[in-house]
Amino acid sequence: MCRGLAGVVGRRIVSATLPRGRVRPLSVKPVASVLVRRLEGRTIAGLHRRGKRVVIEMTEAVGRPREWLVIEPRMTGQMFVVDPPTEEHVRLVVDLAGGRPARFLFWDRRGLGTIRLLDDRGLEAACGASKLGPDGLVVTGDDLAAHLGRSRRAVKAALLDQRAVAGIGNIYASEILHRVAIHPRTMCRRVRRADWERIAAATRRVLAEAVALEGSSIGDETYRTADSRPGRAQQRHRVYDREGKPCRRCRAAIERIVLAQRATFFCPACQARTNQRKR
DNA sequence: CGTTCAACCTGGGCGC
DNA sequence: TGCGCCCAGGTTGAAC
Repeated sequence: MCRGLAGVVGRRIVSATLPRGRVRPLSVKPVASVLVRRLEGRTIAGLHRRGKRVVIEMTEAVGRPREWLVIEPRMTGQMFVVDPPTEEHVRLVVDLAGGRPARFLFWDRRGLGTIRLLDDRGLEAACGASKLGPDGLVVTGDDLAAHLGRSRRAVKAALLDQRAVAGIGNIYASEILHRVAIHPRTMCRRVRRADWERIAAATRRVLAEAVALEGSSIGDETYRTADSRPGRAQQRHRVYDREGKPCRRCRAAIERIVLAQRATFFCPACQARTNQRKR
């Protein structure tokens, strides 16, 4: 998402619009009228990412400190610099002065995403270390072992805990554990020290590959790049959404279970539970 | 401390 | 074709 928005850096915001009635009050801070007023006339100083959130840095302005436009896409939120799939699910439009792209927008079919304009303190409170752990692209075995090593939680559920490691979603949690042949229900405290290292390495690799392939697009109105192209990472999924299909490593049928209320996919042969008992 | 459930939403798919 | 259910890439808070 952030890569697709690269062209917005250094640009001045001519106007911002939150189409009436299209955003849940609870999902926007401050209230729409104030948010819009604070964005207009500002210049975009930088583009960042904190875990799964897009963070757009605003320069200081008269009477305003540096601020951060934080967009949390959740399930169906997407950023576009071209026309979105539908008009009715557009939640935020930001028009930019001269140049391309002429605008960017936040589109969200289900409307679960959030839009916030925060000062430095607000950013720290919302995206600081108390809320988000080390980023998945750079997480280490030490990070994971320190945060999860004594936990009784199932390792797959734990990888989705953004305070432990930021940026792993439900697709990639299953993919990561398949890479390291660990059963998703394995209790964290049963994971060996060396295996945390392998999980961290797989996390970095799986996420980096997914970014390189521009994300996972499963179905029609699912994730698209900012210029509306589907990603290609789904072609490389080894287990996610492959229930009953042969494991690409051993040909056993991929299984689907529900773990901590989320669909979880794994290979019952490669990821047998007996593989990771401590002794 | 951890799990489960509900809630926030829309829409596609499927069984009947 | 229409209805009722289940499902979906996420997060949060209450109840237990």
